[in-house]
Amino acid sequence: MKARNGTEPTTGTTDSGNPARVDSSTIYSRIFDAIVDHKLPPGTHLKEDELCDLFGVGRTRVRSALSRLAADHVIELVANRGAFVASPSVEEAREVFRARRVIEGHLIRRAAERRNPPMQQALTEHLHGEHTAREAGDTAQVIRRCSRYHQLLADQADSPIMAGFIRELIARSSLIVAIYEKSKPDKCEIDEHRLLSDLVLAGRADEAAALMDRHLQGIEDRLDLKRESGTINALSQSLGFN
Amino acid sequence: MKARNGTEPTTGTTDSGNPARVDSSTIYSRIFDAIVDHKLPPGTHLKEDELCDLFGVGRTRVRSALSRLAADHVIELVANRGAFVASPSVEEAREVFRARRVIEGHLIRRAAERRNPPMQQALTEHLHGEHTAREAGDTAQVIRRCSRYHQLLADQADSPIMAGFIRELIARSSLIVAIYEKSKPDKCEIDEHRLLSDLVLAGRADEAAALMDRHLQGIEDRLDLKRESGTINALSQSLGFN
DNA sequence: CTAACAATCATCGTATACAATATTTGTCCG
DNA sequence: CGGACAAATATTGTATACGATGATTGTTAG
Repeated sequence: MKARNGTEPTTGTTDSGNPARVDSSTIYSRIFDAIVDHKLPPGTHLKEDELCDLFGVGRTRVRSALSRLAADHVIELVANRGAFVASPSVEEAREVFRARRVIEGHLIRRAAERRNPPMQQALTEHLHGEHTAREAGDTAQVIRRCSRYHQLLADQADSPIMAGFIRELIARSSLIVAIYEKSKPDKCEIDEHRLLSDLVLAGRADEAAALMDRHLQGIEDRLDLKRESGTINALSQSLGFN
Repeated sequence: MKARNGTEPTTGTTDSGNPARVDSSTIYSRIFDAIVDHKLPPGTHLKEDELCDLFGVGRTRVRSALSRLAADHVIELVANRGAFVASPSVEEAREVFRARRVIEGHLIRRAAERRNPPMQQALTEHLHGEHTAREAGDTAQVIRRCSRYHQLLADQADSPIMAGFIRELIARSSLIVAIYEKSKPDKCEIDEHRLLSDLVLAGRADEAAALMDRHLQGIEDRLDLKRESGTINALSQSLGFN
């Protein structure tokens, strides 16, 4: 199973102090991150038994984690058939980006109004890491840094409920990009994280919100959302029918 | 247990065709509705065994439903202690209403842009039912109708993901009102559902969004959000310490 | 009477075994 | 060879039993 790549269990201590077992939150986070980082492609079957073997735990913890992942819409639970990494439709894709523009637009304004030295440090460090990963050609780390930048920014708005919504929307965006991306980000888009941070840290809320809107629109415009269904078309492309 | 009131199980068929059992979705919906309708107050302990007896099912289904309710933040699962109807803090309360103003503001605009005869019928019928319940002094039905009006409106915007966020926010609002409400809605607030519908059905998106903002602010202003913690103060009030 | 401790009980967490359902494989027939 | 059907296998769903944890009650000492 592909899930073996990059999701090896560790034997760190769990919250409950048991050194041999990972708890369901860890399982959840591992799978969530693997999905957001494009390590588990849309449609991947997540079999309970394999996850149990992989994490060295019983089914209860695995099922609890899978249930939470389903609540976040990053996997789909199909009765009697199992858990699959979600494959968002074109309609979902459009709404996810619209929802992000609405909510992230609001949150970035609040962040700009609340700028402070710890925020500056957090954003600056993150961008430095992003830049370093790009220079190093570390694709996996670039993907990680880019997707987490938006979450970091949302977390600066003192709005944990909406930051939670954004968390879900970012994960779904990641799946959407995996399915529908037809071109890589250009230089302008790559620079936009820095520009966004500059505007936020300068307290220019209106401009930050407007740039966020354009930034998200730009990501959406890179997607081929005219296709009826991503996974079916990916299959027919693989088989040479296009 | 208070949950007995109004949550008697029925023996309707489940999706799996087994006539004797209710499935976890039904359990989820029953409890969710009871919470939104103020039949299960904040802090209520939802014991697995009692729910199993009540619905005539095993623990697996009950736990699945409780897990989903926790994902919606309408209950809190406390390790080794059980499930309790959530008791939102003052900070949560403020954010919930802010989030509703952001998201419902967006959705009502879309609804106004999309008005059509089925929408008109749905909104009109709902308001009629709300009016009828008020005339009849049917408090429970009034509460039901009022909280479901916002969901109905959100569902007109062809935005299922955000309608899902609103669903959660409405449920949390209901809990917040149960804890923090210091005065009943006045006549102006009561009329606002009709005014909102009129504006939506007239396609006046900007005015509808502005009224929705004021409407939600009005609900928030009726709450006593200066209290540190609703449940502790409710207890000290009950014991005559205030 | 109050506080501390122990015992008991209630409730949740989880492992194991079995049931139910879907998928895959094998066999047979036209 | 392809299609239909049956059997075997894989995987999820659930019941039951036991373990773990927290809450409540009872007892004792100061």
